[in-house]
Amino acid sequence: MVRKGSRRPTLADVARRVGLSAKTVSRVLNGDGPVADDTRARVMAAVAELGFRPNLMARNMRAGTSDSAVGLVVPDMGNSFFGTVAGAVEAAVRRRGLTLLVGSSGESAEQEGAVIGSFLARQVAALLVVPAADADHSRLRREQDGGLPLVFLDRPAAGLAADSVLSANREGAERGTAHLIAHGHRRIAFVGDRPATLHTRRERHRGHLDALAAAGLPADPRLTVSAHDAPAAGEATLRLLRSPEPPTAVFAANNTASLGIVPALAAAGRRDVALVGFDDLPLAAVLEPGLTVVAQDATAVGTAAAELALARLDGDRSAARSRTVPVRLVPRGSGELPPAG
Amino acid sequence: MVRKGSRRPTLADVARRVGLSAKTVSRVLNGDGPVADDTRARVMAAVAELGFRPNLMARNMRAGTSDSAVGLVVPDMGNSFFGTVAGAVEAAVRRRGLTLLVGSSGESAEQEGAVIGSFLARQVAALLVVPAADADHSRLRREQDGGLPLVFLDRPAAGLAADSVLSANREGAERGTAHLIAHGHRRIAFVGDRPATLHTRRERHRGHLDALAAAGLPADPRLTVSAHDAPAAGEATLRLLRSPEPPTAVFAANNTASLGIVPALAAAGRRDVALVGFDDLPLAAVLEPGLTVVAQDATAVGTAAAELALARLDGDRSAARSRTVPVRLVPRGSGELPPAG
DNA sequence: TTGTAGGCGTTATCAC
DNA sequence: GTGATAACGCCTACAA
Repeated sequence: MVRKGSRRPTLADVARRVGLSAKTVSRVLNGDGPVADDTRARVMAAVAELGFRPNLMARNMRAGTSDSAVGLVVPDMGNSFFGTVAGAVEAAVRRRGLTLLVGSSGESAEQEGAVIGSFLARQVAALLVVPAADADHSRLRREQDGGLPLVFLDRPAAGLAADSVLSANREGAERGTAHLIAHGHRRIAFVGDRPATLHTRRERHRGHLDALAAAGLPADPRLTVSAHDAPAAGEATLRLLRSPEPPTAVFAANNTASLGIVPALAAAGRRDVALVGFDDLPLAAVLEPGLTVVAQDATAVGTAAAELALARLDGDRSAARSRTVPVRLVPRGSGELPPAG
Repeated sequence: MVRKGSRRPTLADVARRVGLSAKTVSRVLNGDGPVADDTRARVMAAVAELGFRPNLMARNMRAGTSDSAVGLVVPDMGNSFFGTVAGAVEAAVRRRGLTLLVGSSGESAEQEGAVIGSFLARQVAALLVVPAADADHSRLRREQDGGLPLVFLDRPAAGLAADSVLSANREGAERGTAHLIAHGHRRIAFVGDRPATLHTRRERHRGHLDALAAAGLPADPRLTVSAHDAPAAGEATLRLLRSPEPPTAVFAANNTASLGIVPALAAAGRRDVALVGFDDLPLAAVLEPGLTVVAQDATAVGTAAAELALARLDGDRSAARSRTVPVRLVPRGSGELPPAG
């Protein structure tokens, strides 16, 4: 009978139980050297009886190898994009027998640093990071040089040349804005993240400007606004619509912005304003009109990042590379509305 | 200069560098015994220079304590409910200086067992599990007796008396169906999960039946259907509506079902069918009509589970208890539609 | 086919 | 103040 608080049985406990050496038990468990059938049976019986489980910590330490865990840092697990990314990473590493450690940075560079530090202390086999807006990663160069696979997702590293997997932000935003232009719009608002220094925000804004330039349209800086959360995005959009020279269409540069703008337009009864959002949302197709989006492939981002890290783990020492995951324009109605008036 | 592939510096490396013993370096790092100011300064300098990080694996092993990580198993990280739960758990354990390990079961008992096994092998300090539909947890009794904090979320353990944190499934479903009855409906469909043995499905169905019984309405078994994914839920609903005695309202017992039923009703032009969904969805308020839901509090579930586990970790040895997190009925239009005809 | 010695990186214990 | 020594649980290397 196992008593409360009694410590977990060890290899030595099992060995004592069957009157063998620890090494023999180890051999049975790892299918290592030759073992007599009888011995194997007795060992297995004792293992089952004692509920013995090999201590992975000790095993990893002895092997001198890094831990069989991979660390993932995201800004916010609740955001469905990052949740899906994490799921894809978890599936990929689990297929390799590795475990996933996850931590949140809350978009704070300091917290990100703390989480990364704790992961490194655990000797993670690889580190995947969605960098916080203002983070600097130059201090990771040492670990990188030491051979730690390091992959950045969704946003590139700052101050470090490292593998990265990014969505086609600039191209996607260009396609989204070009879509609105193709439907006759000339004044198109851009509602982006705050802080405006965020990589995805910058790239998407560039794509937006690319599209305007390609069409020979002026870029009115008053049509570019920033918002940190959904309500702010909605309010900022309504403010623009009340201005003297209002936009006839809006490009929402992230799903949080979309989540604020869609209800704001509905509440204001503005069914005449065209809208394209970056990143898809559940129920987006059921709105009236349906929400036209530039859809990211979160699963592909996570999977690609994990595969990149695993390849490094397998000894790939080639130069740092950046993979771009394509996005898809999904027309559903809101992006095909003609300009009002 | 750190060379590629060179191993991480150890306590001994630092000690050698400053001509001291490993124990002294350890003391400096842990603020343990008395250390001369000069010594401390030299050690810190060497630590910084070498980029030394204490190896948590070794530390935990020496301490004999469990690992400073908590394991969380969910069916699917991509589902926003579980993503939010995971985020809440992560935040709670991080505040305590612990790290979160996550794994997915994909609703498979076998995979769940494998993930749990790997977590136990790592000596996690606590284990939080959202059980797969057909899982049995009696084998965890041994670890539980050994003092491992064990908390089940969203669904109770099978074959084991353990702490659990559940949403008010039965009561919530009763309120949802009662809401429809209050708006005049007499034939109300129930679209639940497949397999129908899933705890949440059973409880919500019971609540649904409670409401019918309380109103003195008959429970027509033909109005209860099951679906594993969103499209199936939509199709099943449309089939019911085409039947000789169709329902005038639908209760969607989970968010996947809602995600299938809402577009199916829209595509079929059935704006006359009332709908209440269990679990909230982004954009649910912007639909026309807005989607009335029984909203779960995923953050509260995750936080409560983590707190329960941490309390056990702090020595709470009281009997297993079950906490119920309240749900909230959010009327938005779809649940207030009157019966057609 | 099985056993012994040694060490992975850290900290507790007890000396100096 | 500081340093040897042993030990955590396991596995590699080398016997027997």
